[in-house]
Order: sequence, then C-alpha cells, then structure tokens
Amino acid sequence: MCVDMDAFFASVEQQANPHLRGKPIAVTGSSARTVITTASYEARKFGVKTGMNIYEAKKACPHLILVTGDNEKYTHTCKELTKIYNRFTPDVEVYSIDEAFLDITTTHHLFGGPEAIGISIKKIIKDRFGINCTVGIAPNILIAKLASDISKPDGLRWIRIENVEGILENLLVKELWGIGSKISERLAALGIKTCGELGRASASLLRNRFGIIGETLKLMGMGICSRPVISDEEEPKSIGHSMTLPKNIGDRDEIKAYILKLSEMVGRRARRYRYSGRKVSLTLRYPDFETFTKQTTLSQYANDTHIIYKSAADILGRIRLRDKIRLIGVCLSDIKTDKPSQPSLFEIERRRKELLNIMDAVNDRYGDFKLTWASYIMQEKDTGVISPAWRPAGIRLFA
DNA sequence: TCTGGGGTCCTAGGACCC
DNA sequence: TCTGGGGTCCTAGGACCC
Repeated sequence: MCVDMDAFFASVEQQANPHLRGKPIAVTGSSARTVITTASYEARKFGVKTGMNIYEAKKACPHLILVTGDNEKYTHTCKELTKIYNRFTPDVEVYSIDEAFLDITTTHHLFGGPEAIGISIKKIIKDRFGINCTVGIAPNILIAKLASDISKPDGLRWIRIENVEGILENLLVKELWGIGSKISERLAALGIKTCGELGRASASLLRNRFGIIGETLKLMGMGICSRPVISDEEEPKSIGHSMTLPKNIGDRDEIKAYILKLSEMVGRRARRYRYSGRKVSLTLRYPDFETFTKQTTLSQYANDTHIIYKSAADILGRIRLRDKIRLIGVCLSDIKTDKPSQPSLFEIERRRKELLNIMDAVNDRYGDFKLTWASYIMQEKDTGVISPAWRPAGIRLFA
C-alpha cells in the first residue's frame, strides 16, 4: 500500500489557517529566489506547479496566496501519520515526508482486507488532520505507487494482479516510478512509448542500450517489481546543505563566508546525530545554471565545522571561476556513525570535544552562529548578515 | 521581479598497486 | 620487432526521486 498526501504542505497550511481554505495557495521557501514547493489543488487549476518561480506562478494565477513553508509543522505531522500507519502493520517505510509504503501482506486480514485499511487510514487522517491523501493498493510497490499517482487527489485504488497488464498497456512509460524524462526520451527513440511496449521489448536490446537497468526496465513495463518495503531506517550516506544566494556573488571572501555558514550547518547536523564523514564536496552554480561539484577525501573521519570548512574552502581555492556564483553547497559524505564516544587520552582533545558540544547546544537553542569563533566573526563582518536557508529536507535527520 | 533544497544510485576514467 | 590481468580508491557527472 502506498499512502501519499495530497498537496501535503499546502494542505497543512490550509488546515492551520482557515483563511487559506478553498483558496489557491502555494508553499514556497523563505529566500528571495525561491520556487513553488507545493500548490494547493485550487492553485493547480490555474496551472501553478511545483518548481515554478514566483513570477511564473503569479502570472498563471494572479491572486495566488504565497505561504512560506514551515518544515517543523510538516515533520511533526509526518511523525503522527507514521504512528497511524503502524496501527495496521509494523512494516512501514516512510519514503518521504508526504509518502509512505505499508506492507500489509500479512496483516490485512486482521482489518477486513486491504481496501478496508485504505478507507480507515484515509478517514483517520481526514478526521485528525483535516487533510486528504490518496491510497494505492497493489501486488508490489511499483504498482501501488502508480495506483495512488493516477488516483489523486483524495483517491483510493486497488489494482489487482489480474488487472496490472491492462492498466499498463497504454500507460506512458514516464508515468512509472523510476522512469524520468531522460530514460523516457531514449525509450521513445527506440519506438517505445507505453509500458505495454516496454514489457514486450527485446531484453537484449534494452540491456545493450541501458546496461544493467535494461533488464529492470523490461520488468517494470510488465509491472514486476521485487523491491520490498524497507521499514528499517537506513543509515544516511551523506549530509549536505546548499543555498541559492540572495544575489550572485563573485568575491571569493564572500563566497567563503557562505561556505563557512553551510559547513557549520552540515557539521552541526552531523554532530547532533553522531555522524562523521570522510569526503567533503563543494557545489557551485553559475548564473547560467551550469552546476558542478568537486570533492576531496579527508585523512580521517570528521564532523568539525573547521575541517569541513577548510576542505571546502581549499576546493574553492583550486577553482578558477568563470563567472559569479548563484548557488553554493557543502556536503559531507562517506559517513558512518561515531562509536560511542570513547574518552580521549588527551586532555586537550577532551576539552575541545566538550567545548564543541556546549557550543552546539547553545546554537541549537538560540540559532546559528550565536556562539562561534572570533575568527569567524571577523569574516562574517565583511559580508553582513547571512540568513539561514529554509530546508525542506527528508525527515530522517530531524530531532 | 527566471529557474529551491535534500537525497540515492550508477557509470566512467585515471592513479596506483601487485 | 609494443606494452597482461586483477584489484582498490578516488573524482566527476548525470539520472532520478520527493
């Protein structure tokens, strides 16, 4: 079963503020150059879509109401939703903040069958949070996801195994979870437009053109998918932050000030959840949107803001910039959980760790960089205040 | 008042080692 | 009288997802 909230962020905002109900609204980020994150269905009627910039969205719908997103609200709701799913099965995969997979194979009979569970979940969520969701039920995740995608909004659809073939026959491959614009274009070049055609395509042809995923593509066309519901929370593989700058900047010291800011955000999140990483990457985007990433490997696992910052700034130092920069990103990857902190043999190490812990605690409570190193303040002074980025992150690493 | 932010997975090429 | 085969690690880039 796939449970997908309808226009999740927008629905939550409409619930929180009755004035917004029934109106075309869109949730955005907080920075100046933001885009639409979610549009209410009232706004979608006018053509407002996720990813549009504000200018485009306002052009499509002049009386569109813009609401700045509040991630904590959505994360909180997501956690509450997860508890509801868990009443029906322990096998719940919280795939994203607004979407979950439930394996009800062995539990549905306890609740009167799959459809009854879907109806119950929809009702509980509607009663409790006032928001709609769409439920897809199928023999596997791929088709359950499809069932919910094609039944939005406020839908419930059970695709039984005997109906899979018929539904896929004329469905465009792009509609399948995992087939994006590039693959569907390449398939179209082979004369494959529908899932039916994909399922009948030559396996060797697909293998030749797409390598290892060729086989999977054919199976997907046939509606076959063996991906299980992964209810165990997996360890994250990277922790990163990026931000589009209020204005494009070319000054390296200014860029470095943002790198520091982002390094602190990354380091603090890593420390909070006890992760260290061995690779640091810096992503930059030019005004024309060309985007590139360079990374470096550390000699040891680390999560210190200093080390992350220094690595990222070193990378910057090796780059010849051809233009101003519009986006900067810092990411820590190749990460692992820290061992239960074994006290260091060295007094100075111990004191340093303790100091960092205290600084983090203060900053968690009072905000980024309320307590920081004097050397950092000197840098920041040059460039004025840097506002924190709004962050529609996955739900994994929230407190 | 042009185009966000956070992720995962895969491929390919080069350096280096035995 | 032309240069193997097997492997790891590293970096960069791209496709895809929400």
